[in-house]
Amino acid sequence: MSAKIPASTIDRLSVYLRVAEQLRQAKMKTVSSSQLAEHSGVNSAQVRKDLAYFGQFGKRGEGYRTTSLLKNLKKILGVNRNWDVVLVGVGNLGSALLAYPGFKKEGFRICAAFDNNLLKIGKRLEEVQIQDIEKIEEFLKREKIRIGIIATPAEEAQSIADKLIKGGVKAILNFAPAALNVSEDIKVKNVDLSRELEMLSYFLAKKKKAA
Amino acid sequence: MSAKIPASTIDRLSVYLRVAEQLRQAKMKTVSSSQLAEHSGVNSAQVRKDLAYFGQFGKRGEGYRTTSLLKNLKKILGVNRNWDVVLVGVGNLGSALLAYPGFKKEGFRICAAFDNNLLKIGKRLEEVQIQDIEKIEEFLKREKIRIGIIATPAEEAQSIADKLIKGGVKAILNFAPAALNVSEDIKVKNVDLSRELEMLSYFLAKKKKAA
DNA sequence: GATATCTTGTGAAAAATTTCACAAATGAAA
DNA sequence: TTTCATTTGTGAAATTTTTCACAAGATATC
Repeated sequence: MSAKIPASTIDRLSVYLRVAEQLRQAKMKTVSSSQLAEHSGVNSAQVRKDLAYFGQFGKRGEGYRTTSLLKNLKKILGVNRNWDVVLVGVGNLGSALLAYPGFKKEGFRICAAFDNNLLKIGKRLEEVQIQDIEKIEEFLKREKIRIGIIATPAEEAQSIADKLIKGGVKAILNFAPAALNVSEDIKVKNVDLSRELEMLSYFLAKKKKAA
Repeated sequence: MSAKIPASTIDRLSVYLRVAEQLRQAKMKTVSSSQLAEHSGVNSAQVRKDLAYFGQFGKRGEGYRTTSLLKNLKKILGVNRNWDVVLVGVGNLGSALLAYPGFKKEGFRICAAFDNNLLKIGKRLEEVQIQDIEKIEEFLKREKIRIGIIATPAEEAQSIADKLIKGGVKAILNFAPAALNVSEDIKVKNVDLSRELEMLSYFLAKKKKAA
C-alpha cells in the first residue's frame, strides 16, 4: 500500500478529481473506472491502479460512489481543507493570480501578497493588502504559511525562494523561468509559460517536416 | 534516429534550452552533458540520450559548443523562427498573458486578442486591439495562424476550441480548467493552475502523515 | 608519437510504468 | 437459489524510460 507512488499518478488523481466534480454536478451517483478513464484520456486499468495505491474505494459490479470518491480524492490530495498561500510579485501575472477564481474554488486562499515596489506597497488588490517584501519572513512565521507562489522576474526568484523557506514555507509554485536551488525537503513546482508553448511549437515543426 | 521520442524528452529539451541560454550569457564556449544535467536536475546520460535522438551534436572530450547547441535545440523545438499566436479571453489572466515578456523573448508574438465582452472589444492592450470573437475564424484563415491560447472561463473553452480549429489552428494552449475534446491531429497543452497547487498540497499532506 | 585525460554516443541492464487478463465480489433477474 | 451481467482489485506481462558502463574519438602534454 505504501509503495513509492509515481508522480504521474498524483498528476492523474488531480484530473480524476476534476472529472468526479463534474460528474457529481451531473447528478451521477456512481462512476466506473472506464467512465473516469474516458473523461481523463487514460486506460481504465490505470485508473483502478492509481486509486488502489490509496485503498479500496470501489465496489465490484458497481463502480465508485461519486461523493465518496470525491471525498477520498480530496483527502489524498490534501484539499479536504483550506490552504493559506502567499504570493510574491504583484506584476501582471501576480495580479492575475490574485484574481484567479480557480484557487479559491479548490481551497487555496491567497492570504497575503508581497512586492518590492514602493508604489505598490500598501495598495489593496482583490481584498488583499500588498505588503513590503522585507516583512515577509515575520509574516510567514506568525501565520505558519506552508505554500508560496513566486511571480517575480527570474532574477529575483532565488532570493525570494530563500526568504520563503526561511519563513517556513515547504512548497513553492514558481512562475519565474528560473531553476530554484532548494534543499531536498522543499517541494517546487515550476510553471514556465513559454516552455508550454515550446512543446506545441515542437509538434507543429515536426508535423511540417513529416508532411 | 526517428524512433518514437518520449514526451518527457521534449519537456527536458526545453529545459536544456533555458540552461544553454543562460550559459551563453555567462560566455561559456562549451558545455558538457554533466553540466547541462546538473543545471537541469537530471542524469547526464539522460541528457546525452535526449540529444542523441536528434543527431550527434557533441564532440568527444569537449562537450557541446554552446552556440551550436542553442541553434540545434531551437531548431528541434521549432523556435528558430517567430510564431504568431492568438489569444482568446482578455480577463485577468488573458491580460497578464498579453503583457508576459517571456513569450516575445522566446519568439511567440500574440498578434491578436479576442473577447465576447462588448466593453472590451475595440480597446487596445499592449499594442494589440481586442477584437470581436465572432470575427476570429476569418482572421485565423487570413493570417494563417497555427497556435491559439484559451484564457476564457471553463464553460466557453470547448466552443472556443472548435472555432480555433475551424480557423485552422493546430495547437492550443488551454488555461481553462476543462478537458477539450479535439481530433487526433490537434495538439493541446493544458495548464491548470489549481492542479499545480494540488500537487504541492499532496506533498504537504503526505509529509504531515509521515511525521 | 606515445600517454593521459576528457567526454560523447550507445548498446545493454535495470527500473519504472502501463496494460492485460482474470478471479472474486456484487447486485439484479429468472 | 441459480444464473447472468457487471466491475473492481491485482498479479503478471509488456512496454517504456532511465541509468549504467564502456568503446571510441578528441585534445593536450610530455
